[in-house]
Amino acid sequence: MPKQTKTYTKILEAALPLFAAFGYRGVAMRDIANTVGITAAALYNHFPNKETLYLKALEYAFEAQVGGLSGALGNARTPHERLTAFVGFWVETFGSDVILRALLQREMTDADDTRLALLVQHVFQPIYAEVESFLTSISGRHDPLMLFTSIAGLVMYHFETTPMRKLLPGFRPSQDEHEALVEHVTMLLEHGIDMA
Amino acid sequence: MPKQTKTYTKILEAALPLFAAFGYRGVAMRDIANTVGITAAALYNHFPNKETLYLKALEYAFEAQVGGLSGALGNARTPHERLTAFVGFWVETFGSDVILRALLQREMTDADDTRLALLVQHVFQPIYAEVESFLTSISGRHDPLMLFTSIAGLVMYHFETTPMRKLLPGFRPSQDEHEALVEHVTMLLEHGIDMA
DNA sequence: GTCTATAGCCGGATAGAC
DNA sequence: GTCTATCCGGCTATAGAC
Repeated sequence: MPKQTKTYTKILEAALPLFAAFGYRGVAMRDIANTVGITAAALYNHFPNKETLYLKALEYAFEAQVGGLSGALGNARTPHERLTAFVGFWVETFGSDVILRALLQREMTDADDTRLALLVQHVFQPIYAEVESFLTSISGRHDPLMLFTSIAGLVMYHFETTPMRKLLPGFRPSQDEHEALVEHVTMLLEHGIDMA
Repeated sequence: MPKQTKTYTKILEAALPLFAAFGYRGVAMRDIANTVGITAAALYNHFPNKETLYLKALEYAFEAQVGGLSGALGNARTPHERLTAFVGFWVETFGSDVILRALLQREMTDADDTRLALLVQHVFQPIYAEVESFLTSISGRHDPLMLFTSIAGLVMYHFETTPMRKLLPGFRPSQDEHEALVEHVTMLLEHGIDMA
C-alpha cells in the first residue's frame, strides 16, 4: 500500500463526489475504480478496504478546506465587522463547496465515533477555537457554544433545506444567493427579528 | 395487498425505528420481518416492494405528528407569546421524537423528489402556512420564508450537532435541555446577540 | 397470510498471472 | 501496480405448499 503516489490521490478525488452524492453504501468499489479508470481489484493496492478508503477521503476533503478563517477575521476590528466576516466565511466555505457540505451532512446523520472525532478535529474545533473568545466577548447572556451552534445552524439550514424550500410558496432564488444570506443572518444576529 | 390489517400497521411501526437508525439501505427486509415476527416473504403480501414500504412508513410517521401547532399557538396573543409558542412547539416536536428527527434528517440529505414533496406536504407546508402571516407581521425587514428557515435551523441544528458538540470544549448537558434551548433561541430571535 | 426454498443479482475482497 | 477470474455473503423478490 503506497501512500503518496499520484493514483492514491486520484482515487480520493474520484471517490469524494461519489460518496457525497450517494453515501457510503450507495457507492461501490467498482464505481470508484471506473471513475479513476482502473479495476476494483487495483484499489486494494492503495487501501486495505472500502472503509479505510472512505475515511482517508474524508480526511483529505476536510484537511484542505478549513484554515481560511484566520484570514477572514484578520482585518476585522469592530464586533460588527468580525461577526460579518465570520458569517461570510461560513457561507462561503459551505456555500461554494457542495461536496464538502454533503459529506458533512451525511456524517452528521450517520454518526460514527471515529468519524465524528475527525470532523470535530478538522472542521469545528479549529473554527470554534478562533471565535470562542470573540463570541464570549460580545455576548454576556449567551453560552458561547450554544451561540456558535446557532450561527452555524442559521447558515447551514438554509443550504440543507434548499431542495425543500423550492416547493414552498414564497420561494425566490435570490434567497440562496450568498450576499442575501449573509445579510439576513448578520442582521438577525445583531438586532433580532426586531418585532413590532 | 390488504391495506388496513393489524399486521400492515405493525410492519410500519416496526420499520420506522430501523429506517431512522440505519437508513434505507441499512435495513434489510429480513430485519423488518424479524422485528415483526414474520418472514421476509410475508412482507410482500402487504407491500409490493421495499421502496413502497419505506414510503408508506414515512407517510405514516409524518401524518401522525404534525397538527399540534394550532393548539400551541391558540392561546398566544402577543408577538412574544406567539414566538415563544412557535419555538417551543418546534423544540418539543423534534426534540422528543428522535425517530421523526432522524427520518427528516435522512430525507434532507438523500433528496428524492417524491419524498421531498411528501415532507413538504406533511411537515413544512402546514407549519409554514400557520406562521407565515405572523412572521410577516412581526418583521418588515426579513423575508418570511428565510425567517422561517432560520428559526427552524436555529432549533434543528442544536439537535443535529449534539453528537459532535459533545466533543467540543464547553459542552454542558444542560444545553440540550428543552427549556434552555427555547430560551436561548427566543432571546436570540427577539434581541439578537445584543453585542457590546 | 405465512411458510420454505431458491432464483438472481450485486458488492467486497482475494488469488495469481503479467 | 494493474489485470482477469472468482469466491462468497447478503439482499430483493418470486414460486409454490400449507
